[in-house]
Formats: sequence, structure tokens, C-alpha cells
Amino acid sequence: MSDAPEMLMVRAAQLYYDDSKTQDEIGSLLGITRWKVGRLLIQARESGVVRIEIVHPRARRVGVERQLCERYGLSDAVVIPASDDTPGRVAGAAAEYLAAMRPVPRTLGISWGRTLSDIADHLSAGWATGVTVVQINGGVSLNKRTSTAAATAVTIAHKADGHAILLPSPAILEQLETKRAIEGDRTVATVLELAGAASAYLYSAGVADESSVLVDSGYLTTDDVARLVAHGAVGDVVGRYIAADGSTVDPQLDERTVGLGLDALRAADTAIFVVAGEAKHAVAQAVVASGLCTVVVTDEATAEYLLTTTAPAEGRR
Amino acid sequence: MSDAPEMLMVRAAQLYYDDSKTQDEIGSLLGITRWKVGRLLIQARESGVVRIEIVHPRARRVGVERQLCERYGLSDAVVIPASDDTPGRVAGAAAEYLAAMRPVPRTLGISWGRTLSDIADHLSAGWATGVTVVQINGGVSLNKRTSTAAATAVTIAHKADGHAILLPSPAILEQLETKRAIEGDRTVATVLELAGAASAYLYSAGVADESSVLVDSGYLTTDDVARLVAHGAVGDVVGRYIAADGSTVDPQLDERTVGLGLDALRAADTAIFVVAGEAKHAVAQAVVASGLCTVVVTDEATAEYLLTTTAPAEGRR
DNA sequence: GAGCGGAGCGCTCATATGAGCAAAGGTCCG
DNA sequence: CGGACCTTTGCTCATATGAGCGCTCCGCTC
Repeated sequence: MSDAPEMLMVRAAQLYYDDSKTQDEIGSLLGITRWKVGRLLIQARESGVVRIEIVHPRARRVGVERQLCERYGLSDAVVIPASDDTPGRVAGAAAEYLAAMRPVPRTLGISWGRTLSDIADHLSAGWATGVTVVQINGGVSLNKRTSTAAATAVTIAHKADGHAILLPSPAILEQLETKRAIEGDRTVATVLELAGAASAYLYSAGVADESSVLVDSGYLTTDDVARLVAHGAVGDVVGRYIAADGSTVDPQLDERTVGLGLDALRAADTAIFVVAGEAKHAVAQAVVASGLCTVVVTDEATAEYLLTTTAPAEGRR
Repeated sequence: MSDAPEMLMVRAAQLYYDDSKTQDEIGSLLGITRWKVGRLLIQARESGVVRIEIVHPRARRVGVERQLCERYGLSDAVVIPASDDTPGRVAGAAAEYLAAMRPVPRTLGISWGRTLSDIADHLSAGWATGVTVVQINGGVSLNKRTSTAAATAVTIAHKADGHAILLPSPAILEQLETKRAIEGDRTVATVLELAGAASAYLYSAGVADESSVLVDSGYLTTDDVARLVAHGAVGDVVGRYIAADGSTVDPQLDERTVGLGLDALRAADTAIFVVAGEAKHAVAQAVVASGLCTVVVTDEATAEYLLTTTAPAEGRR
């Protein structure tokens, strides 16, 4: 079997990483110089023949995390390396972050969606005690997704020996008058008041496309979303569509939307934003750049996007 | 989130391997000395948090290969690193070894079994031209396995634009007279003569337990095998049971066995022995230590066993 | 409370490796 | 066939890292 250059590289890598020989020793064994051995090893690493990975359930990119905080004025950032199950890892990290928070948030305002459901699943029973979980965006209907929304709040609350307060309202009303009437109802008003006074918030964002849970739930049509995108929408936060600079895209739609306002999120002491996946890069950037969160829990690719994008960022300062 | 010692190790590993920072730089960032960083990295590698693997379809452990040759007087050794499909990799390596042999063996004697079937599958069409493939151990019957045996020889031959010569005989006869009569038959005698004159041999070994293809094929019962084990059998080579020192365990059984004799293997210029898996460690050792092969193609764990076992080895000298 | 043993630490000095440069070799084009 | 350009190589010197040692700290036992 002839010694192809590629096999030379493989052998050098085996002697170095498996047998712990020095580059000098390898050079003698293979009949080449130690400088060529060094180059072969670099080539092996760069080509993927040698794979070095850090495998740990809770690995975080500390340097990237600090850069994110500095760039966007965040109080904390958690970045999860890419893996076979990045969304699961990000949800797990968010669950752990929540469990480790001190002081424990007495009232936790949460949104609903797939990411929040994942976080609820990853939370350990007894992550805290006596936490009241409040829904901060509407969405109660007979749709399967919204029963998941209720389950998310209930699960998080139960695992903290607390209770859940659901927002018994549609996410978006067709008539402004109807929305005002619902907000005026004492039951709904009380929940909104609690939502506004939460100690901390935990939420994700939706993509401005047909996969949106607002479309799925029947509140918007795909035409509605296309129109919003045409007006510059990059995604929604607690049911409210925002542009790349964090501003509200359609004030009329926003006014008919029930739930916590974006200004309340901006004013919060602790707003934990959980986001992962390439589809959400644009909305992730819009959220962190416009001061809608104080903490971001994300994946490595999103973090990289946030650090390299040229869009100017005000963030929290 | 508190900095557990374990997370410190993970962070150090990320900065070193992912971000390519020096141990000095990492020490400054984490508030520890560069010596402690070094220890954390060693700990990370040893504990498996950092995983360095050489992934390449044809990676071979060159050092281990040389040690095997020196220890057992082999002319060549091919060692395949552990992977998710070690048996497949070993079979692939054996196929490549065969294809690369120079001069091309005009007559190739082969045994039959799962390993040989795998090798036949891995061989590329056109690996050689004009090769006659001869079966060196009996086993033609209506049993499904023996039709696989024929297919193995035919496949290898067809892929070399050659033809197969099957050994039209049971592997083991119940009566010595019957065995002699079959060997006297011109058809069988001619095949045995060709088998004895082959340029090279390719074979594997069977484990001395109920998984043996000889039991599967009905030649032996599990009681027979248990008795052979009691007499010191570690496995079979071309249907012949051997002890740890390579000697024949039951001369009477051996005499009733049709096919190439072990002495012919010992005398061969090229005898390629393909073996993988922990179950075959004992028989692998018996084969290489008693000069039954000139080349071994095996997996890393078996190679390690062969190098570390304390059993004395004569091998080929 | 004291003493002993083991583990972990920081350090010095030696070794291993990398960066950058100059030279050599190879390929392509006129 | 020769020149120009690009790639690869070996080397020097600087930097990074490891080995081994002495010291300190911690935990356990008497």
C-alpha cells in the first residue's frame, strides 16, 4: 500500500495525538522534518481528519459571552456550542440559568411557544419554591398550540411549587373596541397588572414567516405576515411584530394585541431572551440591539451573527 | 451560575482548543496561573471532556503495526482504530490490502464465514484480473450459510475477472473412510491440490462456542464444541480446532475434516489472517503465535491484546 | 490540638512548537 | 526554453508548554 500524502498526514496525526510522540520523533520515524510534521498536523486539524471537540452537557463559550455583554450592554449572556441537539442544549441552558437565579423571582412572566415548552421540559422539579408564573401574551383558545401554552406555564409553576396565572384572552383582537373591553374586564386586567409587575421575564421570539404560531393559531393569515414583512418586520416578541431596529412595525395591529407591552420589557430589571437557530438571527439582533432584554441565552451561530453583523446597536446602556 | 471546578475546566478547554488562546492568556482571563491551566487541560483530555479523534476511512496504527510484526515475525500487519463500525472497517482494510498486493496472486485460497463475506462485499470490481479463487475448506450443503460460502468465493473471483473453484465436500465427515473416499475422488482431489498450491491465502477464524458456523451448519453439536473447549480449543481455522499454542486439539476430528491442512498454511509465503472482536482474542493469539499467518489484519483492541498478552510467542522466524 | 501524609500549587529550567523569512522547487505561459 | 509566479520547504529565533521539584495547605487520625 503506497504512502499517499494523505496517509502520511493520518499517520503523523496518529503518532502525535494517539501515541503522544513529539514532532521531532515523528519526523524521524516518517523520514521527514519536524517542520513538515507540524504542517501536516495543522492540515489534519483544518481538514477535519483530526477532530477536537469539547463534549460537556453545559459547555459555554465564555469569551463570546463577554463580547455579547459588552456589545449590547447585557447583564449576562449564555452561549451554547453547536452540537447534534443545539435547540435542546439551549433550552437546557436556559432552564439551568433560571434555576440558578438569585434572588429567586417571585413572579415570572413568560411567553409561549416551542422554545418555552422545551425550557419547561428541561426544568428540574424543585428548581425553586413559591414562584408565580404569569402568561404575558394572550392565546387561550381551543387550538392545540394554546393548550400547550397553558401547559408550559403550568409545568414551570408546578416544578417550582407555585401556581400559574393564565391570560384568558385571544392574542390579537379583530376590533380595537373588543380589545379594550377585554382589557377592561377585571379578570384580564388583574393578570395584565401582575404581568407588568413581574420580577423577571422569560421569553423567546417568533419568525416573521408562515411558521409563526400566530398564523398557526389563526390570529393572522400568511398574507398578513407577508404584509408585515414588506413593512420591515423581522419577527415577533410576545406577539408584537418588530422591525430590525426594534420598533413596532404596525401600530394599529400592536394596539389590538393583548399582553405585555415592549416598553415594559425594556424597563424590566431581568428579561431573559432565549433564541436559537438561523431563522431567528434577524429578530435576535433586533431584540438585543433595542434593549428588549438584559440576558440572552443562545447558540454559537446566533452569537457569532450578533457579534459580526454590521447593524448598529444601542442595546441597554 | 457559580463557577464549578468542572466548568472552569470546560472553559479553559474551550479557550484553548476553540479560540486558540495560549495557556498564559487563558490564565489571565480566568484569574488562575498558566500551570493550573495546563493541568486543567490535561484533566479535560483524560476525562474525555476534550475528545481528540482521527477520523479517516483508512487510518492505521503504524506503531502498533510495527510492534506486531516484530513480536510475531509477521511480514505485515494492518491495525484499524476503534470506530462505530470496526468489523466493517477491518473488512474494508483487508479488501484494500488484497487489492494492493503485488505481485497479484494468481491463485487465492479462501475460507468462508461472515468475515470473508464482508471482505467480498468491500472489494472493488476490478481489484485484479485473472485470479482463480479456491475454497480451502469444505462446506457445500443445502444450508443457507454454505450458499453464502459459495457466494463469497464467486464474488471475489468475479470482481477479479476470474473464476471460483468450490470444494464440493462437507466440511467434516462422520466416518474416516468416507472422508478418504471423498478425498480420493478426482474432482475433490484436484481442488485440494489447487488449494495446496495457492499463491496466497485469505482466511479468518471461528470462535470455539455455539456461534461457530460449524455448529450452525450442522457439522458439530454444541456438546461437541464444549468437549473441544474442555480439551483446550480456543477456536477453529479453516474448520480445524486449535489450542492456545496452535496445536490440533483432537487429531481424530482433524483427520475427518476436509480442506487445507494447517501445515500448508504455516508453509505458505502469504497467509492473510483477518480477525476482529474480543471473542476472537484467544484464537487470534493462537494463530499469530504459531506461525499460521504472515499478515494479520485486525482491530486496535485485538492488536493491543496481542501485544500485551503474556503468552509466549514463536510466530514466524 | 498536633502530627503526618497526600494532594495541589507555583516555579525554574528544559523541551516542544510556532512565526516569519529566505531559498528552492514546481508549474504555467509566452 | 526561459522567466515569472506561486507553493512548499527548512531554518532561526521567539514563544508556548511540560517535567520535576519544593513548598503549602488540607484532611484525617491519634
